[in-house]
Amino acid sequence: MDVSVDCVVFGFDDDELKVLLIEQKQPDGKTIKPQKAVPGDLVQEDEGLNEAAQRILKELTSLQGIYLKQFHSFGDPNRVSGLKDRDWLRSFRTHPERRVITVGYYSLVKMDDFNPQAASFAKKAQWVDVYKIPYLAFDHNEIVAEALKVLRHELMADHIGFELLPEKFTLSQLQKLYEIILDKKLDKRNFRKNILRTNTVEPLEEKQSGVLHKPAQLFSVKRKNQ
Amino acid sequence: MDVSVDCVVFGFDDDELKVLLIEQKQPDGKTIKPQKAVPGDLVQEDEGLNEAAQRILKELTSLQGIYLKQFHSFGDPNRVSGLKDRDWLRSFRTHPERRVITVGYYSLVKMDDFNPQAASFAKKAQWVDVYKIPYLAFDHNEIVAEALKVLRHELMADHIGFELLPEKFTLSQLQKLYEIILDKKLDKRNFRKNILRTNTVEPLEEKQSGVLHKPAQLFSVKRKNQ
DNA sequence: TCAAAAGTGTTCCAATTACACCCATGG
DNA sequence: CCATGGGTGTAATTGGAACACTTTTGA
Repeated sequence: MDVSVDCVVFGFDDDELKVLLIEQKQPDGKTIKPQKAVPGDLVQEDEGLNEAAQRILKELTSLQGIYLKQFHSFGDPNRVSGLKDRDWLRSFRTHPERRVITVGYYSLVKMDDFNPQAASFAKKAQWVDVYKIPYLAFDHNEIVAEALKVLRHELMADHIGFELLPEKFTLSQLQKLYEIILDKKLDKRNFRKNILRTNTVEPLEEKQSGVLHKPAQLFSVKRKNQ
Repeated sequence: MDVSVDCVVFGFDDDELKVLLIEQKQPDGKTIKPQKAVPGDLVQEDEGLNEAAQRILKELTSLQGIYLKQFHSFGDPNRVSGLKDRDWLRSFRTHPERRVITVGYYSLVKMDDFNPQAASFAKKAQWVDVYKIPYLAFDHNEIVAEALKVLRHELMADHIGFELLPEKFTLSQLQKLYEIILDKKLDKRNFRKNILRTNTVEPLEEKQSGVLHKPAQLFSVKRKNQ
């Protein structure tokens, strides 16, 4: 039995919530219609799960050192039994027929920190709108759906999510981020009250400029010991 | 690499919150000082994780059909590297040196529904007070601690826990259950308000008898379609 | 002067906390 | 009649939800 890690990387670009998908590399000579998938790979013999998640994400996307959290494990015996899935695995895995149990991780990044790069076994990585995800390889649709559920829950409970914004941001940008992730409108005044009460952001002595309306106060994430 | 499932079974007996532990069976002829552990075993080639958890729990404890939920996976490469742990594994596993990644499940049962029975590879199963857990095999102390954290969270969020009581119970019994699991005192009036508001229990036309004080109203769990 | 988003308070309701006395029974 | 746990209500506080107008800037 093999164990893999799959990383559901959510990205934000001021307008949309996206997921980072890779396109499965075509084996030389053969023509398998490529499928999209979440970046993931087998855990190596000597590494922990978190470690593996970091390594795999780095290998496939060059992202490192980011918030990356285990959320669920998927072990249906038939999760990798689609015909295409098996063909693709046969094209480069040492033991393509082995059952694989996968541990799901998710993560949040801001997209402009990061230029997806092709990795050894994927033709390319790409951002896909989270509300327009195509049919993915294996059980990755289910994995992404579960990750999104957990992300929303953690966003509300722990107010993670600042990572997704530039260093200086306006509260409207932050609100938009929440709205996009939660997929619903929020009340401006209540949102501001809530965020300011958490004491996790602080106003800078700086405002927007060059905008066609009243310039907004800029904020930054408050450092821990301050 | 192998995958196992470990089941943290919490039991309640009117007074204490306990965890079901097994004592590792001694191999014939050899004398290894037995250690306690949470019931767990390898996932078989053709079964899903939930299925495996149910099977293993049943094999080791004869419990079946209970609330059993995945909560976290543990994959530290050294989680099974204690000397005793390796000795013990060598005594009966086919591939004792293989790395094992385990998926943790937890469960809630009422203790008097259930008489722990010895199983093929364990000398005996026993209930141990959750606040007096000895040093366990592998990383099982960590697994139990994590399970307890999740249990408390779910208890508050979803008001699970009725399973732990007899069919007819008083609100004081239920409150005691919460207090023991959460390890803190609760206010009687507020507790009753909260529970009754959830609409998950209903009063019976019956009271306690034979007690040396005012007899309490008995309640039962409300059936879904009612 | 207009368009566009920024910024700001109050009211209402629901939920949570703290708190103390009388009641019914068996011995 | 006493000891034991059962059972009950209210006031204060807190957090969340709804809601509309004025301000500042660049074009």
